[in-house]
Amino acid sequence: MNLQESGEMYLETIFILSKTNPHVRSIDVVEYMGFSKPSVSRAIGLLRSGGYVNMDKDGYLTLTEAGYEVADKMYERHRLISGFLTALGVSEETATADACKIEHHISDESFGAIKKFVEGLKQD
Amino acid sequence: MNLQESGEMYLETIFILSKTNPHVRSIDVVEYMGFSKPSVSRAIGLLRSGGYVNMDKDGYLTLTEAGYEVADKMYERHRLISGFLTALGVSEETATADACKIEHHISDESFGAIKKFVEGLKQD
DNA sequence: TCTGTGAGTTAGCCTCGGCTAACTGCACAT
DNA sequence: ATGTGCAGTTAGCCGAGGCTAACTCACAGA
Repeated sequence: MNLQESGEMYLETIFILSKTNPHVRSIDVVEYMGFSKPSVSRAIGLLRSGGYVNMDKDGYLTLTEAGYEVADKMYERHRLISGFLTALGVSEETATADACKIEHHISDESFGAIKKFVEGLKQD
Repeated sequence: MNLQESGEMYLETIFILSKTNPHVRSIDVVEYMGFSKPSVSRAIGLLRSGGYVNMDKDGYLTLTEAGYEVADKMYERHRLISGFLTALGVSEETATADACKIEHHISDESFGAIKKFVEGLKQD
């Protein structure tokens, strides 16, 4: 299974919801992402068969190691990019929306460079 | 017609090719973008009916005012973003590839902020 | 016990944007 | 006049990822 942008978004969403919810179900993903139940059901199904997500008999979702790795990476990118943009004066809302898109399209190399740069800024 | 990411790429390509070629034809776009002739033909057809591109009887493509506006905007974003990334130490190749993606996903607000920032750097 | 609600799935539709195969139409050379 | 090649188009396929309608199934309350 080749993970696309949408797959990454679903994993990141489960990751984010796990931070506040004791359990994450598909319906929580539906509410968070604003997609229909069938869309989420299919996406989760693909992620399950790809080995990124597990679902227990109660419908509770957990990330596998592979899923966690992707989600964590996306989340780190998200925070850093949106932080970078807000540091430049971009509004919180726009920064978040843009980070959401950019995080899936930027290479490791560029992300690393931005990260280094932001961390450099912090030290001043 | 609602311009998607792919439409923006086609317009930008015509724009870039116009800089060096006396005339731009669909076949030039095919070679530059690496897509098949029918894919380009259809995309150009959509851009024509959307009022972004004109094609004369010889198959020569020109951007309309609306098309030029989009292409110019994308190209400016492309140069600035790739310039920003290379300034941070990213390789030319990666910076170009990433800018190609990011230019379609970033908001005017964020782009403006990065532009301001880069122009500030230049003055030092 | 029966009924309503909530969660998940199945079936099937749509758009976008790639693709190949095959056709058209012109221009130039033999 | 005829053949060759190039540019563009038409027809139709495919995967990704949205959607609605309608089903299943479990559980809680009347």
